[in-house]
Amino acid sequence: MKISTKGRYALRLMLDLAMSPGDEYITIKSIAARQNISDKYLEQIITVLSRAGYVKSTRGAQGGYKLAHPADTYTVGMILRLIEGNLAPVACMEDDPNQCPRCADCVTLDVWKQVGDAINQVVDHITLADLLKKQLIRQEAAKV
Amino acid sequence: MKISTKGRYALRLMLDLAMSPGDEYITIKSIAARQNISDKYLEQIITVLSRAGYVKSTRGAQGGYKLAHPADTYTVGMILRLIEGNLAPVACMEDDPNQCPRCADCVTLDVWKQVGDAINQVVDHITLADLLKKQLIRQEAAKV
DNA sequence: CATAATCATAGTAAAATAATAGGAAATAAA
DNA sequence: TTTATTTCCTATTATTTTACTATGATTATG
Repeated sequence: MKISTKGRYALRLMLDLAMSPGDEYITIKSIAARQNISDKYLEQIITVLSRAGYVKSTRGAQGGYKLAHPADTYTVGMILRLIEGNLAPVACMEDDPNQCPRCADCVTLDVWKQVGDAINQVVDHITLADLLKKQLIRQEAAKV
Repeated sequence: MKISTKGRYALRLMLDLAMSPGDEYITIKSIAARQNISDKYLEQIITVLSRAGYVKSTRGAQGGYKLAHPADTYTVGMILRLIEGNLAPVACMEDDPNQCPRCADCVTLDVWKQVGDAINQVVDHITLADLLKKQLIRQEAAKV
């Protein structure tokens, strides 16, 4: 019942991009250094974000990545679902809801549905902008 | 981000015991047959439940297991945490909260805390008795 | 004493996780 | 135009976790 490193890294990666003040492109390398994550691993993750149109990229020198849209248009749920797949706590809730023959009379499934709803409720109501704001406040506090 | 089969089986196992009308001991074999789960695998799971005092057992012929306490004293959360371990969605929330040097200024940790709280809120407010009741109602409905 | 059951421990195949590795293609600066 | 930088693309690999399976000892009943 754990979020994988990919999901966690993806969120930190997106927040790192959001933290960048200007409009310039940020390199994977610099993100990796700040976040202390393997750059090659981050590359895999950002490829998915890029293909989904969550980030823009340019290659070559001075190249890198930046957010494709304003930070308040990304929810944590969007990012996690893209990287982790469905956040449902059991497989029989995904895709075809009838894949398990017990589904109809499975009261434990109700539990998993409630858990899934609770998770989504949280992650779909936190945006990157929320995290950014909180991060900036915390940094200010740390300076004093 | 999935509950493992162990957690899911444990819940079905406990519900199966709760469903048993009398006070007699139920064999692993019969639970396994009803739930369509490997009996040797169930044995591993019930051992944990037994050591934790969640179920009582007797060996030998006519032996088996039964709930140690009334169904309304077990929450889904108790059972899942026993079998799955901590339901926190990231490891850095468990045990020593200071194991990650970023914890202090990690805003993504706040996300995981909220997710964890939401999960616990759900599973700690559903008891075995709730599931039992729902199951019985559903079975009645199916008969008609 | 035979049978039926839990108890205890070990082994194992498959999948998922968490990376690494190597190089091609594109872009900017020298 | 060359060189350095950086994304893009694909493959490989080590480790861990998951989900069982196997074997046999121990205990209780009839």
